[in-house]
Amino acid sequence: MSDDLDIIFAALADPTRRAILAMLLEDDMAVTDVADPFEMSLAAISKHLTILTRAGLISQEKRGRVKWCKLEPDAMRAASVWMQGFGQFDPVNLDAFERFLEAELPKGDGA
Amino acid sequence: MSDDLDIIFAALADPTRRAILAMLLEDDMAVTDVADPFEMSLAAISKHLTILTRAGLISQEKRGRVKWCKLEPDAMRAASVWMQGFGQFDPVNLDAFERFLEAELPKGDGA
DNA sequence: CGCATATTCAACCAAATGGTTGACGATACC
DNA sequence: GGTATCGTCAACCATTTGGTTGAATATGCG
Repeated sequence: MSDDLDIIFAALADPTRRAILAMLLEDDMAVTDVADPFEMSLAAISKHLTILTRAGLISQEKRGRVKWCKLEPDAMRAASVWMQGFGQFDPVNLDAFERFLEAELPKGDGA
Repeated sequence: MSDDLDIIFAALADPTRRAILAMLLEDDMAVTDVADPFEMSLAAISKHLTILTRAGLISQEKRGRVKWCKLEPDAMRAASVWMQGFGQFDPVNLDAFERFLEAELPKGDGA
């Protein structure tokens, strides 16, 4: 569906959201912890997480009063498949990917 | 660079623009011809093409009074590489891709 | 119970987005 | 030169987006 791709690509078009996805690549996280490295309100991060969830890029599960965020890599497949058609890419270029990851990590976070 | 991905993903987040890319996959086209199947003004399509150009997804070359639009698949590589890191996708699923292409073609275009 | 923590909701705001129309510049054609 | 075609520009408009703050809800803790 065209609409799915709309929402997925739109979700990926924001650097904060991509940084969140990169963080979740390492481990599941609570909303508060996701928000921690960013210089913006918790409410703003909460909105970003909603957008990522509606795009299917993450899922959120509430355990107790903590809502855990989990990467859902499947949702990216539709977008990935769509893109693959536009060129003969290196199937996976992990090296370049890692450089992107670094660039994506929230600034000012020393670790 | 984070900024590049911003612009690329934002460009891909619009169904009209994805449809344009799909059209250009078949052949280079003049702006007027790109606009033809869409039910929106030429100016609107011109704006979309500018956005695609600034994202590096297409290039435009003026020959005479006709401006030719050409797909530039390389620009998608950065985005593709970024995405590949988020799962072990089928490297290329051409079958699913073709179904997407059909879904992406402008509606109401009988031909 | 009473307080702290985790998260969202609601109202608001500035800026960006996607569209329109009409005028305009540049090129081609006769 | 005059006219038609190709494409963009400028001004405008409605909607969406990404952020804020303050109040509200829900859970856990002593």
